Order: sequence, then C-alpha cells, then structure tokens
Amino acid sequence: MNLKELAQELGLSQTTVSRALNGYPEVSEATRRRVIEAAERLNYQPNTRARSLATGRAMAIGHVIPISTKHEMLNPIFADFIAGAGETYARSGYDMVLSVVTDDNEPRIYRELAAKRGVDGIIVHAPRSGDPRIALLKQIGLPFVVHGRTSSGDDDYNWLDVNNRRAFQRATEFLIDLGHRRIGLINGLENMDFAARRRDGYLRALRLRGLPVDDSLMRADEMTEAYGYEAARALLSLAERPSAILVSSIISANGVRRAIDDIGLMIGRDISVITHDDDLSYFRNGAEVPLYTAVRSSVREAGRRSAEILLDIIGDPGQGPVQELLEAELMIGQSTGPAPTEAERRQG
Amino acid sequence: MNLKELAQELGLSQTTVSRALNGYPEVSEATRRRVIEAAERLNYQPNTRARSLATGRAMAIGHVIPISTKHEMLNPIFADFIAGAGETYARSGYDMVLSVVTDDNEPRIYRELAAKRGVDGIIVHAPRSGDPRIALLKQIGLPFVVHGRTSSGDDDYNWLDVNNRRAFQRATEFLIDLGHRRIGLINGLENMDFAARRRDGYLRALRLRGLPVDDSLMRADEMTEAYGYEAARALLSLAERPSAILVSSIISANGVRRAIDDIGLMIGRDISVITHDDDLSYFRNGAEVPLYTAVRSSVREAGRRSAEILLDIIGDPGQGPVQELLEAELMIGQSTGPAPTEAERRQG
DNA sequence: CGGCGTTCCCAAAGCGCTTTGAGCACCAAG
DNA sequence: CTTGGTGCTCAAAGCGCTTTGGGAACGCCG
Repeated sequence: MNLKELAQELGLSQTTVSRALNGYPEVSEATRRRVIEAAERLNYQPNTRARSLATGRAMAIGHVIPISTKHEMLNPIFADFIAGAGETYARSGYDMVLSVVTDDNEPRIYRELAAKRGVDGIIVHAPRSGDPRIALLKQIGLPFVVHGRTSSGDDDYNWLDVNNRRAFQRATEFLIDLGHRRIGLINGLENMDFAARRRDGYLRALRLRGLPVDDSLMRADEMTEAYGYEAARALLSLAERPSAILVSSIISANGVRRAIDDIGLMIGRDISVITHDDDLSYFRNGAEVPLYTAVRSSVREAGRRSAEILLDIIGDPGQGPVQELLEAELMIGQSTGPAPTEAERRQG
Repeated sequence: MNLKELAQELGLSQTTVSRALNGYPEVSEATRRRVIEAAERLNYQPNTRARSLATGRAMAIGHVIPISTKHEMLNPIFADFIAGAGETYARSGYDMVLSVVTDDNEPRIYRELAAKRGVDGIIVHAPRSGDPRIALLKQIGLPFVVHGRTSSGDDDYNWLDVNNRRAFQRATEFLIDLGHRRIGLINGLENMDFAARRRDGYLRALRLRGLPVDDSLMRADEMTEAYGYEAARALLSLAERPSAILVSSIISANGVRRAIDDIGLMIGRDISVITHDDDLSYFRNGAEVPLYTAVRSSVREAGRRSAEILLDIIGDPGQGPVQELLEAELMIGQSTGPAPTEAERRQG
C-alpha cells in the first residue's frame, strides 16, 4: 500500500492525502479524518526511503559502537545507554542505526556514515583522551553529541558527561575521612577520557589531604569481573596492602569482592570498597541498603538525555555547543567502614 | 558530492558512472578506473536513501530488542549478540537498525517496520513460549530469523538456537554422576522459551535417574546478579538444602557464589555449581581452568551466524526454512566436585 | 451581477539513484 | 559499399514521497 494507491482508493490526489496525514492546514477536517481513517484501515505507512529522500532528513541517528581491537570486547554499559537513547528516539519517530566497529577503522566509518546520508546525526561513544574523532566530525559537519568528553584544547562541541573527577575525588575523600591511608584504584583503561578523569580525582584527593601517591596501588584495564579479581588479588598481596579500594565499575567490583572473599577477609570491615555504579539494569546495587558504597550515575539516563540533545541540535542547528555535566551521587552501602587499626590488622 | 556532480566532473553520463562503480561489464576498464579514482578522490558515496529507493532494497536489518515491561531490563547478552551480527553486516554492507521496545507494543512495531520498508529483514530476539510474533511475521511476509525457538506446533520458520534441553540435561546428569541428589535450578524467566527448555532438560535428567522432583528447588526470574544471590540464599536455607545448583547465566552465578561465600561455605567443595555460559566478553569464565563448570555456547557466534542466515534468505527467498541447532560444550571448572557425604555435611 | 477572498484540492517538479532501451562509432565480414 | 556485430555511452523513466505554485468552487460584498 503506497501513497498513490491510497489516494486512488480515496479519490483524492496524492498531495491532499500527504497533507492530510502530515497535519497541514490546507485540508478540511472532514477530509483529514477520512484520510486518516483509511490509512489506518489499510495499514498505510509512508515508505521511509522515499520520504527521507524527499525531505532530505534521514530520521535516523547513528551510534558507532567501538570494539577494542585488542580485547574484542563490548562494554555492557552500551546496552543500557542504548536502551535510554532508544526511548528518546521512539518518542520522536527516529530510528537508531548501529555500527559495531573495531577502533582501527573508525574514521572511515564516520566519513561513510556522513557521505551516505543515512543518518542525521551521530552519538560518539567512549571518547579517548585527545580523541581525533571530534576534529573529524566537526570537519565532516554532521551534528554529533559525545557521551563523555575529551581533553584536547578544543571544547567547542556538544557533550554530556558525568563529573568523573569530582565523583572520584569525593569517594576518595570519603575513604580518607574513614581513616584509610592506603587506597587502591582499580580503574578502566586510562586512554579513555573518563578513566583519566577518575584517576585525576583520586590523585587530587590524595594531594589535598597530604597522602603519598603510590603507583603500585593503581591499576587500569578493561573493566571485567576477572580483571577486578586479578587486580584486587595483586593489591591485597602487596607487602603494605591497601585498606580500601576504589573501583571503576560494579562489574569489576564483583571481582574485587570475590578476591576479598577468597583471601578470607570481609568486605566493609577488613577492606572497604567504593565503586562507580552506572546503574545498569542487570547489575543493580542491592535493594534497601546498597551492597556497595558507590558513586552512582545512570548511564541509561545519560543515553536518554544525549539523544534529546542531539535531536534538539538537529532541529535547531544554530545554537552554540550544548554541554551537560551530571553529578554522581555518593551512596553509602555495606562495603565501607572505618579503617582497621594496626592491632585489628595484625589480628585479621 | 552526488552522482550528477561526479558525472559532470568526469564529463560522463550518470549512467556510465553508476555502472562503472557498480561493476557492470558495459563500461571499459579504462573508464572504470578513471571513475573509481575520481570517486575516491572526491569522497563520493551514493546516497543510501536514493539508492535503496531505486533498488527497492533497504540494505538494513532490523533488530527489535524487547525490554521487559515489568522490570525495565535489558539483558546484556544482547550486546554480544549484536556485536556478532554487526560483524556479518559490516562484511556485507548492511546497516543494523535497532528498536528498543517494551514488550507490550511489539506487534505494532513489527507492522510498522514492515510497512515503512526501512529494513529488508528482521532478527527476532528472546522468543517466549508460543510467541505470537512468529505468526505475525509470517503473515507480514518480511524475512526473519529467530534467535531461539518457540514451541508452538508450527515449526516452519527460520531459527538458530542452542540445544538448551540437551545442555541442561547433560549438566544435571554430570552432577548426579558426582553423587548429587538434591540439585537446585536457578533458571531464567520461564515464559521464555529457552528457560522452559532448560527446565525440561533438568527434569528429564532427574526422571531418567529416578530422582524426585522438588518444586522448592526450582526458581525462575530475570537473570541478574542479585537474583542469583537471593535465590541461592533461599535454596541454601532450606531444611534439606541442595548440594548442587544449576544456574542459567554466569551473571546470576556470580550472585550464587556470593551467597555461598556469605554463608561460609566453599563453592566446588560444599556446594557444586554449574552455569550456562554465553561467553560474554565482559564475563569470561576464567583463564586456564574455568572458574565455573559450565555449559558454554557463544552468543556472539550465534549473532554472527543468525545474521548470515538472514542475509542468505534475503538473497534467495525461495529456500525452505533454515534451522540450526548449536550444541553447548560442557567445560569442567572449579565450581563442581563430588557430593559431600552425610558426615562431611554435618561437619561443614 | 461582477469581483474578491477563502477554502479546498490538484498537477507537476524534484529528491539522487538504478536501469531500460537506444544510439553512435567503429570495424570485420559479405 | 552495405550489413551486422561489438563496445561504449547516453537520455529518460521510475522508485514513493513532499512541496511548490496554481486553480476551481464557493460565498459574500458592493
């Protein structure tokens, strides 16, 4: 069923039918009702391809999901981000097109995406420090919003980010206030901008409180459960082991917990743990009292909001860069407690 | 840069340029080279919308990702499945369009997807038992492949599935062989077809070996970490607690482990655990010796293969239904061991 | 009754591509 | 010299929609 057939069926011209369906004022209410009724009855939907060829708008947003070439891994936070963005698109009648891409040929993909005119805008995922994609996309001229930021000098682009530095500074200070002096950091890959900022926050808190920085307490890698386990085992077998650990993902935190259990220590008593919590639907942080003390920020909400920003910009390209910084909330859970005294440690 | 401009630039007609780029034999090699060179130099890519309007092929595949209305959750296995499917699409020049949809308005979405002609085919995710979508899609006439199956009488459609029943029967028998007599099942939501099959496999093994079925040993829910924990706590606090537990997801298995640790028992000695392992990139099951004894089947590979099947069918719609059953492999890890004797149990 | 807005509707152009059906050169064969 | 291929190229139609620029019908006023 296409427009021509529908118009024929109704004894109207294609113009009138199109206008009736798209809400133009030039058509009488009676006709409009008649048209809409017929369209529903015959399950007419305008052909997307033809429509967007005519309007020049693809009514689709591109998401380029990078897969790290080294590890061939796909971070599950994308799933939740996309769920959020998907809600926004559904409301606005946009489609979401996904390209899963190894990070070595990303530039090509962006150029193609733009040249093929299959999408009206792009969401940029997982920006690295000084990510070249931003300059590339600006040059290409396709509207885009970055989920996260990148710390090159140029700040003239749209982004939505969590205040990672503040969050990790606060988390670290919280631990210091509890009496912890040796605090481990199990971070994400530090070529990722978010991870670099988290480390900065951690370091700043240490400096502010006059605590020494010890490189052997800092780890960085892809945030799997296994990595959390390995890293925690390593930290806990140090001669001077940390009494608290900061973790960049609740998934890795699961591994940290396992390591602590394995050693026969108790989380929250012998070792305090604070994790970043993206509020992933499959990894909710407990019910009444959260399992982990955490700095939390919903990545799903970030997806929803990033998509809204992008659609805004597409609708009104004139405006200056839109930038939104979300604050993470610090939630006290069962995984933190006062630092054990020397006596307690020797006993434990 | 569009075709017209490129043709002008070259002093050729649009026809010739189009033919040169699309590999038709009617154009001389010299001309073809000249055209291709110019296209690359000027970064010409045919406009997707125009092209697919002309050819009638959208060059895109739709994935409808259901979000359970009750829990608002998005299973992370989708991420890996999509990563796999994405590889196939990238190779074949297809786009992937995602619709994230709450399960109450799925039928509408499928109809729209078909009527709007935005995609050439669909991958159906997370089929429920007797899922009405299969009849719907057959009626609509859009090519589709189901990831999983559904157990209505009609088996005349394309699917790719893991042999869930066999896998869980084998896992159960493996536990029985180790001397376990009371075996818990922490399953996925049993309105899902895969979960129903897993339960069947479990029950069949019990029956075959003459063991009683005890409903209090069977749980079913969305496969989160927290659910694994809660369910395991419940099972382990039964008067007659199971000595082994079968789990439907490695994520829930993490929760099961946590519950076992909490109670002060040891996994693999006091309580044996076998889990299904989708080989998710962020939840790899250990290195040399797997952490968990598991029945494993890569969901990423399933994605890759499902997409291939769909593209095949789109290319040659004549063929009968394509159906592929993957066998899961049973991997012995550190989470299983012989059932403790009565004496050991009392002591433990 | 003529003229002028309104209201409603339409024919046709155009979006950028593919593809059909032809045509022009050129050369070999008759 | 004509005919018939062959090799290369092209103009134009068409995909299904939106949108421009009218225009018919109608009522109302002077």
